[in-house]
Amino acid sequence: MIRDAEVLDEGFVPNDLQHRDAELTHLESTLRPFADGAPGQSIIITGPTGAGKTVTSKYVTGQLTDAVPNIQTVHLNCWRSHTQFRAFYSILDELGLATDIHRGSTPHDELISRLEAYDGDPVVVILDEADQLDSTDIFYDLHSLPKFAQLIVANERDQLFGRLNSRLQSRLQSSEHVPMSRYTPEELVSILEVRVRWGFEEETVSPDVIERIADAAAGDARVALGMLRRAANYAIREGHDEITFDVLEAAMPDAREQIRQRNVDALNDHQRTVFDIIRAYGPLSPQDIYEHYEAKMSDPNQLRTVKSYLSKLTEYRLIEAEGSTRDRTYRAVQSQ
DNA sequence: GTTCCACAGGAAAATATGGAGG
DNA sequence: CCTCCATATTTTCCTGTGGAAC
Repeated sequence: MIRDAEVLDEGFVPNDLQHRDAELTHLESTLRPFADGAPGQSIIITGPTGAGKTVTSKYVTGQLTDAVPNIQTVHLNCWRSHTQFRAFYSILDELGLATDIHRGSTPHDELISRLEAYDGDPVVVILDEADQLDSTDIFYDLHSLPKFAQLIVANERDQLFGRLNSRLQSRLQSSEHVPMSRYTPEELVSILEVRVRWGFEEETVSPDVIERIADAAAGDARVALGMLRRAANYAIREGHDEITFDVLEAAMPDAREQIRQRNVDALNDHQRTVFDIIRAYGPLSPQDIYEHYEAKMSDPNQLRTVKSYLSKLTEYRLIEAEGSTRDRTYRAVQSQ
């Protein structure tokens, strides 16, 4: 059933990265001068888990290396190398400068001065899961070294900045910030489709299974791919030769309801009111929805805003639209 | 057909929000 | 406390579309 398990692996970087065009362009244009010899800068990439931060970082450095061969990339998983020593050591190690360094017998300063003395090709350092670092000094050191550019990958910018001392804050304040948001279910569907096409034999994963996984993953590509992997393993173990709805159901019970609840919890008062109205009064036109909403709220927003809510609710599959233009109505997606 | 109208959704301006620094 | 700044949300203005009424 599985043709190429690699494409389902965490850390797999596809040839064609989907849905991150704007972020890629931003990163490329920021790193381009560095590749051409300008001093390195710091770039901060933030976003929730599974939003594609790591894969985008790897992709952009891959592209850069293709275009400018004499540039190096070091990918550092800060969760694994969370102490300052290990982080510096890993970087030196990747650069082949750590052969005679031994833990315990080599002082910190020696590591730093080696980095300072480094005069080879420019290096892009990806500090993945940077919020895991015990010490933020590494940001400071890399920021001040012209031969190094750093991609600081973290969950939240504010949380990251909260840990920095003020001097470092003001230095990094001006660096480029690339925020990423979670994928929409549609985006996840197309990501999964490509992986399925490469990873599985034909006709082993049906479209509605993909849709269901995308739905349940709540914008987290890592979770989505994990579910697909889990369902595949389950199918193999149980002797099925394709992943059907039932197989998926058995491999991940009640995932959908949890995610649904999480989505509902994330709504603000206005959005929830709109959702409640649709749930209570069944299929309604936008105009009718707005009239209910206007009557119910003491500080109603404009129709255009409510229409944005409708898009958002649809995006997260809490409601569905039927009809294209004048005949369009919305109704709640029943939660089975 | 043709016209009309409610719709979707983009772009940009306006406004609210939240944190940093004075 | 206020001001500045970045970001997020909302409003305003708008274009294009297709079903409905004529």
